[in-house]
Amino acid sequence: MKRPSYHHGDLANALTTAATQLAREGGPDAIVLREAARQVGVSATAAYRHFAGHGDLMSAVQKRAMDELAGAMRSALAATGAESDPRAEAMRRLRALGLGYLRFALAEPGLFRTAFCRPTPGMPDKPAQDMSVVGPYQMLVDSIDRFVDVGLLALERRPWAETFAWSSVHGLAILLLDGPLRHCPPPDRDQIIDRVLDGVVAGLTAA
Amino acid sequence: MKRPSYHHGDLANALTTAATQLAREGGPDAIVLREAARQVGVSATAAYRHFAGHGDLMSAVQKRAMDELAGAMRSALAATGAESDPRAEAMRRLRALGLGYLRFALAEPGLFRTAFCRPTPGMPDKPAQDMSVVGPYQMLVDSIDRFVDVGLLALERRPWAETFAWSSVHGLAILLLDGPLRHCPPPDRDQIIDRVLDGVVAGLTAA
DNA sequence: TGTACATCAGTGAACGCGCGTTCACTGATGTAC
DNA sequence: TGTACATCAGTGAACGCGCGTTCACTGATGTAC
Repeated sequence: MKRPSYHHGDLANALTTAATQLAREGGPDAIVLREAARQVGVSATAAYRHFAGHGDLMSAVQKRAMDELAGAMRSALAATGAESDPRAEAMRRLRALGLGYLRFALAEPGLFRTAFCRPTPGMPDKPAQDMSVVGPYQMLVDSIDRFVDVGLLALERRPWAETFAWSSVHGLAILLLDGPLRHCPPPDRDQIIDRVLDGVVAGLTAA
Repeated sequence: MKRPSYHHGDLANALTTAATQLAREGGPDAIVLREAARQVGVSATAAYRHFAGHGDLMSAVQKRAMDELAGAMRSALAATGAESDPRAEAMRRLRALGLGYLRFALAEPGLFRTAFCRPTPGMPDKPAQDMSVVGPYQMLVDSIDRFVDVGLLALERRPWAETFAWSSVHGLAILLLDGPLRHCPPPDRDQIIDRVLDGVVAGLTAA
């Protein structure tokens, strides 16, 4: 744990990584500046050279969490082969995105909660627009656009369609994680996920 | 603030009411046993005669919050007149329930969050089955049953249909309250709510 | 109707907790000449 | 190639906070006889 030099060299990153690990294990409330510093082997005060304070560290972790979620969605997209029929392909993509989203929520509840926790004082209240990667939202929007392109969704039903899809999937994630579906056995869970994705697709493509 | 007698007479209730007010104003984290006692004009220790501890008080507040939510949904149901066409009536009821749910979430964010906050240590982890009133979930289930009765929903698509509806509406509530739709201007918000309810109905009734 | 006594429902002081943050500081690094 | 000096990146001690909870207690109430 000894640093070769008095200076760390990459402390901001190391602290963010440690804090992300805390969030992974215990959610946003587990992001404790002192603990992150402790794990990196540095005094708590040192963190203040790189972060404005606790909220700043949290928002760095939040960004990481969001990136991981986006990665999970991308993986899910790549996990199944493309359909030749463009309509089937549009549906496949939307479902894959939703499945990736839900799988991430279930596999990494701490990070998922952190990605969507509301800003505490000291955190920027504005959505981070400078995300290095294409975020979950943009991926969803693109996939809904495709529904329009292939004629599965009429243009007059396009507005807020992504919000409907997002609400359904996000809501299910919350119900499964924190809500009354918390103790749902995995087989039921899989059925539910399927049913909700069915509902979303049906709700979008309905005449 | 003087009590007529040394004994309060209804302290459990008074504490729950005070704590509910705290939750109303600041969400579940604002439920502070000491503060509730302070407001009732009683020592913090006195609370331990009526509650096992902080978690027990919280779960009493949670029950109240859930009851208020159920009441809001019932009101929304009564706020519009019944349709003569049974199918239209089934849809009207489901939409009213969803609207009531969302309006409550927006009007009472603190209570809404409390109703669905996950159990902290000291709170019963099991869903409270002994609710005095018919809960939001049962109201939703009944309204979906009606969809089947009037032929809007095929029996083979019945399983988990309420979970789909619930996910969509609950997810929207979360996104509007804590999520990226947090700063959505009210006109947009109303459109979104309409769009999501449309999506739910369409998703349920799709062939 | 009194009275002894058990039980109930309060009190106030105290503890331990661990956090975020500030302070005055010092050792390490980089740069101008 | 040295050297003076500014700046950068750490340190350790300390503070204040307010919570939930426990303790030993006392005043109020109800009940058996």
